[in-house]
Amino acid sequence: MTEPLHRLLGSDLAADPAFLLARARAVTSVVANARLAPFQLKVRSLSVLWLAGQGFGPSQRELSEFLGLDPSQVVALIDDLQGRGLVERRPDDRDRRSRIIVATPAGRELLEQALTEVRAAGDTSFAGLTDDERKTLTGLLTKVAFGGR
Amino acid sequence: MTEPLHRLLGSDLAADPAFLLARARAVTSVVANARLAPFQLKVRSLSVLWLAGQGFGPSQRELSEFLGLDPSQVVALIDDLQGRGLVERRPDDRDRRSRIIVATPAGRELLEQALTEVRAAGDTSFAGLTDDERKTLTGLLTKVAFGGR
DNA sequence: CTTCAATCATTGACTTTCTCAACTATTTGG
DNA sequence: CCAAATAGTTGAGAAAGTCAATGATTGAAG
Repeated sequence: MTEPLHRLLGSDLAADPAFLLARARAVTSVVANARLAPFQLKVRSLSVLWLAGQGFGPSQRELSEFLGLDPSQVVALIDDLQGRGLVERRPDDRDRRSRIIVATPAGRELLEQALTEVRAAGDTSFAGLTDDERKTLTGLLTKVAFGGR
Repeated sequence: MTEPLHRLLGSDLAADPAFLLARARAVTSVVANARLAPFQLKVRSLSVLWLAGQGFGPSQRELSEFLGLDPSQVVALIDDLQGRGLVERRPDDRDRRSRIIVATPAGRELLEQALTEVRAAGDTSFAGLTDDERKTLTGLLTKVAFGGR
């Protein structure tokens, strides 16, 4: 027997995209974090490792802007990853204030494994959507996530 | 002059729906919370007031389930709203363990005003989307937010 | 009818995440 | 060269999330 599957779904709130965004984000991150737990990663720390492991060589400021995090949170995330030998802080020749974050070989190795888990998490989280719908969703979310100034 | 508008957009991460969900949710909630600040509300507390003000008479357990919050968080939210005379805890005749949350007249009044702000916030957050796209997004998000078991 | 397990709301403790202000080193523009 | 802005860091405090325990009540089983 299935759940009552909420009568509250009939409320206006249930049709509010901002609310849906919050709830969808909550459920997906729970699923993904569970999968990442064995690696001692969360979606947050993985995001950093991800960008560091793909040759972008982001500065911390870029990470902070792109991930929507306070610079101090980025510091903490990188401290952790660096302490575990997964990323390095490299000097930026063009600006000595700035640090460029690069994954170590160990970091790239872990990234690979973590990514397969994350993909699996995505498959369960977005199981109700067809491939086309996922693409559509991705496109729409991109506009919302990066639309404003 | 516009922003660099991130080279990191080229990363795989930028195409990951879970990441986009997180970022979209972050930006929309910042916008909405800013609009709600004059009412001393946040999207969280408004959600409760919203459901309480529309005749659903949700129990706290229902709120907790539907909003995806721990029951203790719901207690705190309602304590606050009740302390400000915006909602009441009513006994549930069918189950005396449970409390039914109902907005007071003052609560409904405030809700009205807050809702127009929230709609305005939505208009700025989703400005990049057509009406059709918003509907599509809402539909897709509903599946994700309420899909799994 | 009684007992036992489950459920609802609550409390309290604790961790994580968020937000902000201050500070140092460095860069940029005048 | 100087002043203002920027990158990263630190630290503090607020908000949010997690978890276990408790009292009251319910429902199911015997």
